[in-house]
Amino acid sequence: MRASLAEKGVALTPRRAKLLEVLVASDRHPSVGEIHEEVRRYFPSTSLATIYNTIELLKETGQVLEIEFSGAANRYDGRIPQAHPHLICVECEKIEDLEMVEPSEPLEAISAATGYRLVNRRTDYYGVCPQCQAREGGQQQAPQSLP
Amino acid sequence: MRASLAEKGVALTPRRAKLLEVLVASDRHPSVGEIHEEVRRYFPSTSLATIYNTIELLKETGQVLEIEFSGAANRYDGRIPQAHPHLICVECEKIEDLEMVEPSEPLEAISAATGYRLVNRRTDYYGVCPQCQAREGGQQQAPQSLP
DNA sequence: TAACAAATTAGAATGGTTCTAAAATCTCTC
DNA sequence: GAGAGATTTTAGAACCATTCTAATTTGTTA
Repeated sequence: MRASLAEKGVALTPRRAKLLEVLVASDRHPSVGEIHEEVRRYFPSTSLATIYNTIELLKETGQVLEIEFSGAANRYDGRIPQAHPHLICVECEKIEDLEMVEPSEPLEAISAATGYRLVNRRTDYYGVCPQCQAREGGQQQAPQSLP
Repeated sequence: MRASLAEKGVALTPRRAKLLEVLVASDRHPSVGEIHEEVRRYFPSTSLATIYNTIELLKETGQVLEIEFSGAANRYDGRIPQAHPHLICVECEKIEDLEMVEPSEPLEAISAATGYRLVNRRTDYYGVCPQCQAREGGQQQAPQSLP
C-alpha cells in the first residue's frame, strides 16, 4: 500500500505517513482543511501546500479518491479509493459510502457503445440525512453549499 | 416553460429570454463564460452577474441542470434539466448526454434503505472521446482540468 | 410626471486550489 | 563525518470561478 509511493521514487516522510493514516482512519471523507488540522496535531508546522502536494501524489498512485465540489471544498476517500456511489447530505455535508448496487451498466458496455476510453465514474445521491430531517422537524431546509 | 418564471413574480426580460434561448439551443453544456459571450452578441453590455443571477433563477424553477466541477467552470444543461448521466471527455472537456440505462436503483429504494430524503442524483462517466483518442494517436494524454 | 420596485452593472470580496521562490531536510560519496 | 546535490517543505502570493455590494438603470403604477 505505502510501497506504491516508493515505486514512484518519492519518500514516505513522516508527514506523508501521518496524512495517509488520517485518511485511512477517517470514514468522514475529510476535506483538505480537516486533514491539515489533523496532521498539524502531530506536525504543527505542516503547511497547506504539503497536504495538497501529498494528496496529488496519492491520487496519481490511486490511493485516494477525490470527490469534487464547486461551491465547497473537495472531499477525499482513502478507504475505498475506487469509484463508488456516495450518499451526500446537502444540509450537514456528511458523506457516506453507499453499499448498494453499482450503477447497472459496466464501464465496458458504455465504452463499447460510445467509443470512449473510460477512466472513471462518479455516482452521487444528494438528500437530507435522517438526523437533519429530525433536527428541523419537517420544516424546510437552510442554505446549503453542496448540490 | 417560460411561464414558471412569471409564477415566481419575476419578469422574463430580453436578456433572460436570450439566455434561456442560448441554453436550450446548445447541446454543448455551456459554461457561464460561454453563455455570457453568446448573450453579449445580442446585448453587449450584459454583465457576468446577470448570467449568474439568471441561472440561479432557472435552477430554482428546475429549468436548468448544473454540473459542478472544482477545477473548471460549472456547466449547464438546459435541454434535459432533470438529472441524467453524462459522458465527459477529460481531454477536450466535451460533455455529452448518455442515453443509456439509468443507474439501476431508483431513488425510492435508496431513500427507503437509508432514511435519506433524496433530492438529486449525479452520474458521470469520465474518459477520452474518440476524437481525442484519434488526435493523439494512442499516446498518453496532456494536462486536464476535468477529473 | 413622480415614486417605487425590479433588474442590471462594475467592481470588490471570497475561498479553495495552485504556483513560486526560498529554506530545511535528506542522501550519497569521498 | 563533511559537503554537494536532490528532495521535501514552507509561507505567501497568484489564480479564478463564484458571490456579494452598492449604485445605476429600467420598468411599472398612480
